[in-house]
Amino acid sequence: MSLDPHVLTDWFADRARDLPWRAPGVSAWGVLVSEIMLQQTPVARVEPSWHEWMARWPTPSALADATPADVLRVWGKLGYPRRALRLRDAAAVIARQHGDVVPSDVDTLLALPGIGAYTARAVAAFAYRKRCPVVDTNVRRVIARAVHGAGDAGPASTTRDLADAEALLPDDDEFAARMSVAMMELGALVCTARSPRCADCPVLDDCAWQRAGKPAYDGPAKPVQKFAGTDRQVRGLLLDVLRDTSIPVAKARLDLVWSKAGQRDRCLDSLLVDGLVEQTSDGLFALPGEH
DNA sequence: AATACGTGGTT
DNA sequence: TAACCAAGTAT
Repeated sequence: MSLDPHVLTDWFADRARDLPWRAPGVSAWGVLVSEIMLQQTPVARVEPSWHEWMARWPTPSALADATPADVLRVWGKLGYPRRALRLRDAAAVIARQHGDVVPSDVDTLLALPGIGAYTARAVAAFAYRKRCPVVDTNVRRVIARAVHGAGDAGPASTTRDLADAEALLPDDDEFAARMSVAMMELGALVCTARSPRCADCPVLDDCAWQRAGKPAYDGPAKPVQKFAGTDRQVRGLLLDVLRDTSIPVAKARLDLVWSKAGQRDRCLDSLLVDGLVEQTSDGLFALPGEH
């Protein structure tokens, strides 16, 4: 038998972090904002931004009315700024087509920009207390170890991963929703990637990985994420200049951030294509929507 | 199915 | 210090 929902949810009740988007009374919009911000960005960096964001844009329609420039400035250095634009686009759809209410239906959520398999189900489960499998990197790792006895999760496969998680959920909606957060929290706090704290694990006795003698991960090597010298770094440097000024800047100013002209120009072009940068009528550059 | 997409903390 | 890691999504 593996992963008793009661054991997990009891552990969660006892040990879970006190995160602001989990507080009682937080709106589905608040949950959605947190989920988007948490995509590839650590909790510690999200917390302050989430508070600022919710104070400024407490509803989808409020965000939809903001300029992309303001949205990108408040997003700041959370990373992957296209998320901020997509969240604003999603907010516009929610405001206009869903009566300013974040949808609770997974397929409706999936149709919104920036919302994929994980986020749609996270909103359904955490905001609307539904029984639906929520699979993020933490859950994948917990299941790989506790259920499959592997050292770590292999490459993601949405269909298989969802089925694995679904099989573990209890029937009751609220109970299943609590089990879903509990698995995520276990992966975040105990069953961590580098040095799992197995001594503190509530399901140690049910863990297939433990039983198998904690074999090392033997799947395909995970691709290494380079950053230094990549277009991602250059785009970040470019955007950093524009976030910092309310006045459009000349290209000569942007040219200062990176010495390789070809790469610099390619990155600026891609930012324009992505709608993260706008060129004014007089040929200057700025964040979109305020000139 | 691979790859691009930011940023910063930890080991 | 370089590599790894962090509540993924879109193409």
